[in-house]
Amino acid sequence: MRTAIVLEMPTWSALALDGLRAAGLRRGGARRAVVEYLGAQDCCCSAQEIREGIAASGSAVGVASVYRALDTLAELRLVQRVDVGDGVARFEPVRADHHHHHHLVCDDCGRVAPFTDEPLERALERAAGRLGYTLEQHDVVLRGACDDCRRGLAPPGA
Amino acid sequence: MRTAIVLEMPTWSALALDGLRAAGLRRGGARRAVVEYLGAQDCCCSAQEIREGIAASGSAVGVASVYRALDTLAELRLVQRVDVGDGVARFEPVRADHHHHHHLVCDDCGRVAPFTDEPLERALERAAGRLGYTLEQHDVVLRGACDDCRRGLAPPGA
DNA sequence: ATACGTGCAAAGTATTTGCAAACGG
DNA sequence: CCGTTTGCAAATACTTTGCACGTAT
Repeated sequence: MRTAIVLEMPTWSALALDGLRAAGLRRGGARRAVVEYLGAQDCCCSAQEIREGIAASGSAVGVASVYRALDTLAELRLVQRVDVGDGVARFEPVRADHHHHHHLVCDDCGRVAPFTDEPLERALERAAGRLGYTLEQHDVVLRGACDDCRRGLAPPGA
Repeated sequence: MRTAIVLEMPTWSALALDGLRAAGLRRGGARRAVVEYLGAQDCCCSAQEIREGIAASGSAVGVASVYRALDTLAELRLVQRVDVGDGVARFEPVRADHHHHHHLVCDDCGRVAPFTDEPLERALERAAGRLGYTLEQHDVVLRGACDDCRRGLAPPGA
């Protein structure tokens, strides 16, 4: 008898809110807004982006609250901080189910793109094992020129 | 007739100073001091650390000059910026000859330790190739507990 | 001699913190 | 209702910039 157990893939937002509850934390305005905004993104975003994104959808939260929410979520291992070298901290959901991804940073226009690579993932795990290191988090940042910049196109953003 | 061509392994400092000259840049006080300090380190250090290190050896340079020197060196690909997630930019020599290393960051005490792993290195190159990406720089930051912290020892620094 | 480099201090950003008010449970 | 959470604004930390002077070439 087969049952459709895996059909429900809870969103990261739902998982994160559960995580907050499990930790005995409240999910009022700011915290919830941050979780919901992050859950809708597919790559990392800065605190400012999060704040603006939330503002764009009607509500408004203080920057401080965004940082505090991110801090809390990071402690619970629900979000991961990603540093791409521009002095701005970025954050992204840690999705257990989803494939982990890493980051390509364009040296030219500064844009950040996600990528996944299974062999790399395995190499990382083996490396950690070899070092006797319990891998809590990891992040690979590769730098180079993105497709757009390589082709001499002006970056759309700036 | 064999000549002892490879016996001289020029220090990174020497290479960096050459690089500066090649770029038509001067190597006066601050720039030279930064290069010499960095060349003597085996892992990444922050601008403040560099400044203090230089101060400790007699000379004194302004923070601004350290940042400017690092900026210049980074543009020449002589140093690489390393971000370990504590909001402080760190920098380290790019040693062509030497084996590239990556970073282990202790989630507990925050210390940064270098490590090398050949298979990981190869996996990175293959991944970049697979992505059609010209790898200019890369940095892997692994997070977890360092040996000291795992053993419940108090971190020596703080 | 002269343009490049440097130091100082002031300015600019990103992030954190203190505190009273708001609100979730 | 009560203690957590939030927003605001002030504080902090890091990094950058302007400008006058010093110095390598």
